[in-house]
Amino acid sequence: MERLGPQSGGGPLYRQVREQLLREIAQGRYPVTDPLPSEQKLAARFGVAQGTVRRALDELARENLVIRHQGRGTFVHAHGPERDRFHFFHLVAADGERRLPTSRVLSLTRRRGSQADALALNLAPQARVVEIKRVRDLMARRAILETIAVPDALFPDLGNLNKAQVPNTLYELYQDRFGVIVHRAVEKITAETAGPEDVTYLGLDRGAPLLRIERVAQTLDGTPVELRVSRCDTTHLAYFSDLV
Amino acid sequence: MERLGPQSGGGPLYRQVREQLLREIAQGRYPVTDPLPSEQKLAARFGVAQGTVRRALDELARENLVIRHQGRGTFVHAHGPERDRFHFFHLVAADGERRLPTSRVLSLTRRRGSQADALALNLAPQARVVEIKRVRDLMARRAILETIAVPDALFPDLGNLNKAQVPNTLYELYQDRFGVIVHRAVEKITAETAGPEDVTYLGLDRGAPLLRIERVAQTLDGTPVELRVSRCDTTHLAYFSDLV
DNA sequence: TAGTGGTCTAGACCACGCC
DNA sequence: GCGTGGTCTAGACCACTAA
Repeated sequence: MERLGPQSGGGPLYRQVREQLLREIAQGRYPVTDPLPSEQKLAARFGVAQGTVRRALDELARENLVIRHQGRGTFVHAHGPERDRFHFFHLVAADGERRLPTSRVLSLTRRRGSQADALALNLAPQARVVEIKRVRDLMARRAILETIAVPDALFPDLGNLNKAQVPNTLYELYQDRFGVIVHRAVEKITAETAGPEDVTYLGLDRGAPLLRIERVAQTLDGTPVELRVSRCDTTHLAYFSDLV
Repeated sequence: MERLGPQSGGGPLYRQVREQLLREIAQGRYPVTDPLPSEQKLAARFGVAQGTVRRALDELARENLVIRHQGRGTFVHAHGPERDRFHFFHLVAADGERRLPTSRVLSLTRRRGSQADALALNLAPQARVVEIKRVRDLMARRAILETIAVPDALFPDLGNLNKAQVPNTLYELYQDRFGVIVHRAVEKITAETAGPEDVTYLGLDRGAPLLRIERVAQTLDGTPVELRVSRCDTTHLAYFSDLV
């Protein structure tokens, strides 16, 4: 049995267990392919009752950090088309149906980060980033012009990829190829008018209104790992938000 | 002791208890001012263990339907400035700070519902609605032009109110005066260009881009009770969305 | 001081996945 | 058949609120 460290704080036991497991998950101690130790094992290790471990794991499951399968075990929650589609993609067709967009990469380059990049990604000035530009279609209509910047340091070799090698669901790539798991994203949405690029790639009229979505994605320890600016033609789309 | 009815479905006990309590809350059986029966009492009434009731109540608390206070009891979760501000108001200043807007009511009228009203509010064609128009300021700047439609049938006398009697936080009014508790809201956000009204009331240039937020608010049994269209100048604002 | 919810334990039995 | 998580019980003790 292992004591819960003083860094666990003096709160309830189930919270200390939760924090400890969180640290271990953030360290990448549990690959997404195989299960965490069972409740029994963890309970023995921490010297608490199984119900206390259960409560900690249930909280982590509610926060989408782990996923539990009866009969199989508890796993670190991985990205896949399903999760990306329903959790991180909030644009819906006018009829309310959710569909996954397709993507065409326009460019993939390595460059020095702009001031905005450095601010959002918490980088040193002039630090290198990899930039991906792409157009996304929804229901066979050009709908989104996207500019993505990620720190070069976190994603070695991403800048060397071929345009055709960039998959549609980027968070799967971050996870499977670089071990970076996006857990949370914060979006700020404003209205703008179409500029030259929007005219070219989205087929909008100059001055047409469009939705600007600025997203910063973070790992579960709060490190920002991606700045994504999406410019959307909302003639046939809407951004969807559910306030419960 | 009271049996859980067959309408409770055959699922886990804690879910049946949850559903039963949900029905009773939706019926308005528990005024927001005084507590639900204690866990002990509910356990005795349903013939289950206290832990089972606790689990049901914890779920309801997580869904913001009830709020629990150690030493006092469990209450139906009511609206107030705090909740409205942080839960249902998603516009933030450019600096990221959340501030509550002020409001000036332009008009309060009773009229026949439009087709859009009838669709969103699930009303018969031509059914009466009360319409409130107002301008909202954020940081002493005109920022939002809002048109609100609610079914006249659900809010008797609302149409007779004086403009000055309409409070800033409407959901508090709905709750305290009409017993309608807004539990959930669904928003669809698009970009548009400023029309004559926006020019007049928001001081925008004709053709300037603005954010259109269309919100349908529901009670906890899913009845839509309000259609609200907000047109926002996002020069100094952004709509904020947190994807966890 | 009595009553409420909050934490924690210990153990039973069930449902599911895999070998 | 075994090990996993899911449900349910029973009871102890603590922290907080109100009278």
